Amino acid sequence: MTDRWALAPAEDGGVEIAPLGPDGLPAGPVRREADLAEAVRGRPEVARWVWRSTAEVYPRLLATGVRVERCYDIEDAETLLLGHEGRHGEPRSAAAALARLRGRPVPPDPPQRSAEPGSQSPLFEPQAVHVPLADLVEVYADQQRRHDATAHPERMRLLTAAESAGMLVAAEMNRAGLPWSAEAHRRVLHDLLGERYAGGGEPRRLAELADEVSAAFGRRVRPDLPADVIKAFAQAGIKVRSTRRWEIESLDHPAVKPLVEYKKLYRIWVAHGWSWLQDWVRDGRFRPEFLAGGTVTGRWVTNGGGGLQIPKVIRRAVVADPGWRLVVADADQMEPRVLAAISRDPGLMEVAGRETDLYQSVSDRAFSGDRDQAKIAVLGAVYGQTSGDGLKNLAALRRRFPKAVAYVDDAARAGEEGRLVRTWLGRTCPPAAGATEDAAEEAGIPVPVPEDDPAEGSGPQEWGRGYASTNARARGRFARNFVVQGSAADWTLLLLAALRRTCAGMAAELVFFQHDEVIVHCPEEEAETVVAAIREAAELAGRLTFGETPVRFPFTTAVVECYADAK
DNA sequence: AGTTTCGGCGCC
DNA sequence: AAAGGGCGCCGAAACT
Repeated sequence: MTDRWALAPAEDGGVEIAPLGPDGLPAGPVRREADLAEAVRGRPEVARWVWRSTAEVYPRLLATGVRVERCYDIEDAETLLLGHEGRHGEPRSAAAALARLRGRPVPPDPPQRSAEPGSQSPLFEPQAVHVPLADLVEVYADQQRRHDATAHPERMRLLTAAESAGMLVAAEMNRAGLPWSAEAHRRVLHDLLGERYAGGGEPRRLAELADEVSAAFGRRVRPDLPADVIKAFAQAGIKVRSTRRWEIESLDHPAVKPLVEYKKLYRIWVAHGWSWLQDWVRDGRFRPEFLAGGTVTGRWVTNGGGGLQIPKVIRRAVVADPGWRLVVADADQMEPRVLAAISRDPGLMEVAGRETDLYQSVSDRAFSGDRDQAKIAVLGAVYGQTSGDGLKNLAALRRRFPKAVAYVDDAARAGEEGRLVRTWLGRTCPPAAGATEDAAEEAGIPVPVPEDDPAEGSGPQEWGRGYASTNARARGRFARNFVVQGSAADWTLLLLAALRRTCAGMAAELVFFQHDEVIVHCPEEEAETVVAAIREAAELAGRLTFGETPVRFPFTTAVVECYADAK
């Protein structure tokens, strides 16, 4: 942290740079240099580069083989700080932040550009407003002061630093791409779907299933049209509201089996079929455009190609280069472990202090060894289930782990009432639009909650007052989940940052990240080092994020040549 | 004709 | 009878 420099690409292709002092303001004159990459390459002693946007700068550095250890993304920090300040809707660009600082009219943010298949310049933002370096550092210095004004300044600094690190990881993963065997992919498609027919219509297997569905109904039915299917069932004397699988599956009708099979395969065909392969795989790599912090909870998203929704069967196509391996690592029961860490519930921390199956331990304590019940109860608590077995079991969970359940209940209540809710590090959940109006309306127009159920009598009132609108309760569920899912995202950022540092000295590359799962592509001889690095990174991230707690964050790891073999 | 929303389902 | 949070993507349907 001792040696920070600010950097701003100039509009003519050059770059402005300046060393920064402890206050975040320039410690020397702003210099102009002709070449962005050379300016960075020539200063390996710089510990952190401060810039407007990682997505603007870092792909250009990577393109010339230059990596940096750390950065600080001003616009990302602006987003997080505005959120913490309860100002979610305000423009987050550096230009807007500067305008606020100077008391000038605040420009709206430029529109987001969406990805195109095969794009070679991911996340390039040509429409961004240029801010000269001298102005940019003013915004930065102001942000440093705003960190101090947050509820937990140290955590907030960790959050902005961690998310900036995540943006470096994302840019590097975008460049590396996920190793993808088009041949293996085509093999899977052919096995599942059969031959393709000329003209781009349905492949053989789908056509056959469509015929079976039609035969079962006694007339031509297109199984990909919900309205047609609903009508066909109605004519057969069966009323269905939708054609969702869970609703169709239990029906007693000969069309059900081929219909369900059709929907499964149709999904593969349209979302990950031959045209997807054509659009998204180039030179043996699939490049989903990873976007760190793309959601309000801090989870990442990908832009293009459905990178975080690769169906299990299609993972057969993710194949390491010859002589290389994929280290596939999956965090075990991440969300309940995170809940233990943020709630500091003694019982849950003790359970989460073991590396063994957490749901089994919970069930031994509270559910007479019934693991499935325990899992449903825990997930119900985290997701805000309002009925069914999950709610019934919530009572048992609350008796054994009162602080943990109270933590998410409190978050839910805060969400209902339109108050701010934060992750452990300080990412803040935006109050939903209309929250204030709803709160006022609820005060005047009571809406009874559904009938009593067993969970209500056994602990504190889950929904606070006995009145809440549907909207308010939805906000409650959102907020309840936010504190867990978001704090988990906090932790994974620290994990990725630590793992990235280890990989920096090796040939190994991070190539995929999906919420609680990471894939490293590395030479076979590095694989065991990577496995150890993941375990160490997980524990380090746990300590850095949540402080000293007994909670452990074990991973299931597999060293494989093919992703599909990891589970 | 082009854009937005819906229904459904993939992943966590 | 409905029923748990977060996403993205596709084609069809609904709209301007």
